[in-house]
Amino acid sequence: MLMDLKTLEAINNVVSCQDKKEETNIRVRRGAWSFEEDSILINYIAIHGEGQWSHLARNAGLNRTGRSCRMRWKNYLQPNIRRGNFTPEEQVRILELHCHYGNRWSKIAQHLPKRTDNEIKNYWRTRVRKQAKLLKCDINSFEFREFIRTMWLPILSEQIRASKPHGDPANGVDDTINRPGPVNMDYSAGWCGDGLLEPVEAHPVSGMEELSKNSGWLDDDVFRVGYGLHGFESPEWFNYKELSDGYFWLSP
DNA sequence: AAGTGGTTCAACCGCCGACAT
DNA sequence: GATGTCGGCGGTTGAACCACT
Repeated sequence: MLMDLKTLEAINNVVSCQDKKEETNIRVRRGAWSFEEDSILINYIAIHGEGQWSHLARNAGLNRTGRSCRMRWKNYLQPNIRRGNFTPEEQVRILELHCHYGNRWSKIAQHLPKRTDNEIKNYWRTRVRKQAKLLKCDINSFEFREFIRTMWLPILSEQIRASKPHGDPANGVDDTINRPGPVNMDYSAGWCGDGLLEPVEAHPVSGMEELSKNSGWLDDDVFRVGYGLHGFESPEWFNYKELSDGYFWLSP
């Protein structure tokens, strides 16, 4: 009974401004797609190809807006879509590309074959934001960007390296991120929407590599990371504790 | 077992630019 | 040039799921 009411509500729901234009005399269905609808869409595109979404929606007999059809196909039904957790390689790529492109998810998705912009956006807004929240800093803050550069990327790079045979030239990862230690990243393309960060060149603090070597990064589950930035007089120090789920927590 | 709060992610929405008329 | 239509983009929502109490 509850299901019936929900379905009815979905079907009768008011559609958005643009979708209203698409709506002729029929009521447009919204909400989760059914197996039957998916089948209709897949079969139609297999025969006629994609595009012309409004016509597609009408001609295929789907009580959906063209936009809804397009979204369903692009984000879910397309055969070459890869689903599931992001690999460390993909996470590195996302972090790097977000540094370069900011929230331009479609641009980032272009560099990650088989991943949709929606998936990448969700990854960023859930996982990355969660990490920022754990560290009690803003996701766009200077501190968090430095955390990514000096902590997260090196750890992910290590995971990648550990998962590949030594000397495997096919790992496809840029050498600048395929080693432990602070990573050089180009902020100049404007990660920050706040305009606080000027283009800078990152340099490891002297003695930092020695510290990393001696500590082996992990010291009783606590990282000590130092970094220096060109133009800054003194390095800042942070204590991070790695949590079992792979996130980091800023120690008091 | 039930309630509650947090997380995830598919889907929706508003806006904008490109293009056609 | 003005207007209408469509597709794409990024932000947001909400249902389902999960963990914890």
